[in-house]
Amino acid sequence: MNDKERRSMPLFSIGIVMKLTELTARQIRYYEEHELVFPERTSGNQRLFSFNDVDRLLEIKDLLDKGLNLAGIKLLLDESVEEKQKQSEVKNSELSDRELRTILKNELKHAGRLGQTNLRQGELSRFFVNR
Amino acid sequence: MNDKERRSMPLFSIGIVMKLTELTARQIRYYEEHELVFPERTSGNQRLFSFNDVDRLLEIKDLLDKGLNLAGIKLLLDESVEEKQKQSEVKNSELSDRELRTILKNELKHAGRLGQTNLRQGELSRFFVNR
DNA sequence: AAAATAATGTAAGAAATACTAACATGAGGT
DNA sequence: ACCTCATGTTAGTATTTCTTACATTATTTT
Repeated sequence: MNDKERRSMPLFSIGIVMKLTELTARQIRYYEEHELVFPERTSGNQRLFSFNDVDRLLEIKDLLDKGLNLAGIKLLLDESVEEKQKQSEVKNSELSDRELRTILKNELKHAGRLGQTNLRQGELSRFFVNR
Repeated sequence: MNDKERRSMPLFSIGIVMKLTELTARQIRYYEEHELVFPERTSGNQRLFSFNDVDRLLEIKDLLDKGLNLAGIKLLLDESVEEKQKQSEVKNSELSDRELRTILKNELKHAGRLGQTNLRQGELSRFFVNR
């Protein structure tokens, strides 16, 4: 079992994720509905979240606090995943990029204050997963 | 939040612990009943296990495989906790020590083969918790 | 200003998971 | 043969989670 597998291992029920992220069940499910997180399911259809999922939720929370909307956050997170994957490979999927800028230009009119919570983005797996 | 707190943070439902340890719910509850692990509880009385708890369960499983009984395992684990705590401080609680030897002398007549499982003692938090 | 949209709250009913307590069983030791 | 230990199994209840639907509030859009 390597790092990547550890980070994506389904471990946490929604109740625990609520405490870890200080999000409500409604919020967490809504973000899944909009394809921002992809928790696994038990055989009985109960959600199981990984460290990665929890970190993503913390990122979402942070960006929401900064005034982004879910569409923008989705693009941002998808982009950063793509970047990590094809680490400066060829083209940065131009259409996505234009979309991104178009949307974020609008979103970032807001952006300012930030709420302080217990855990912040990336913190959970930084705490728990060896690198 | 430091290492110690991370390791003892209540995170896992019994269902996940079952998968992580390949123990049955009955076994896990039985070990708790006999004071070998001490999971926390939710407000609704559901068990919540920490990394430490899971590691302890993996140790218990290992020692059971080697033929020890629960009484012996309890003494062993309690001893090793004490040792870690008062790291070569003064006396090794002589009575406990005599008891330990008496009991283990008997137990260790067996001890041999070992079953291979996914995770082994200490492995879970070694995997997940920074040191 | 009225209407639409986004994000979240809330409630209902069903399904899954977990709890305790009790009795059953099989392997070893005495 | 009888005990004890560790575990299986079952029953009934409680807790948690699920989906769906409707409500609410703030912010755009028309």
